[in-house]
Amino acid sequence: MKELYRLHAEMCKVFSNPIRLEILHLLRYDEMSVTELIQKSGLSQANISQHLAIMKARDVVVSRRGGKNMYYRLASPKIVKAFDIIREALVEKMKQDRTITKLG
Amino acid sequence: MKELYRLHAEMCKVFSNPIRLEILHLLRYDEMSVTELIQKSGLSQANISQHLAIMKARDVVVSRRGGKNMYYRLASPKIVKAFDIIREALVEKMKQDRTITKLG
DNA sequence: TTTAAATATTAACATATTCTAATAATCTAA
DNA sequence: TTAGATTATTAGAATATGTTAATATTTAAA
Repeated sequence: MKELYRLHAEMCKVFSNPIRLEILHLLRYDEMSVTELIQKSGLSQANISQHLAIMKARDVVVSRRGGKNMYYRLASPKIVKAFDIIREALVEKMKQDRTITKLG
Repeated sequence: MKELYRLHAEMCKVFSNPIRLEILHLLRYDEMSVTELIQKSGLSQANISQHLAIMKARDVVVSRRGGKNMYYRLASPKIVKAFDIIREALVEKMKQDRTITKLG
């Protein structure tokens, strides 16, 4: 079904931005407030907030209020798994690239 | 390192298009010629060729010539793994959505 | 050494993404 | 109930992406 590919692609789009990947990595082990995310990433408030909204709309993260702050966390452990596997493929590819460079 | 997130995102961009996902799925078990890919997907030659070029540039697929045809295949088994895990996360999410719909 | 099949490339347009700056909304505590 | 802190939203410009149509390239076989 082509519809499934569309949804799959939509999901992958979430992971196709470096800022969103950085946020996901920061949320890897535990939830974090928006303020903390801003501090740890050094990015603008609006920017972080927009990316969180995108990820929330795609159900990649969920949020809860805690006092003045909003806390975000990953919606599923599968997210971490996917993150890691693609990172592995990337590292594998970089190793190959280096080997080719040495040979060439 | 922010650079790694950029590369990681670049890699994910490859998976963020339904046509490319369809192609990757067709190549899942074995290599395939461009002609076959065109036939099985029903998409235009130029379109398929462009998407293959994108995936080749990112080292997600590799190609070889065989007679008149170019045969494409996945560069690494990790690709299939990543594909599957994200698909699983998607299915998981859809199940949740249905449960929520039933409840609400 | 032409011809036809197979594939790649290019240009041009439409659409989608992303960022910044400004403003709005929401909550807590005084 | 108002002030300040926290987060969300919007608009607009810049950039990236995807599609179609046309053309170019490459190869095998006649």
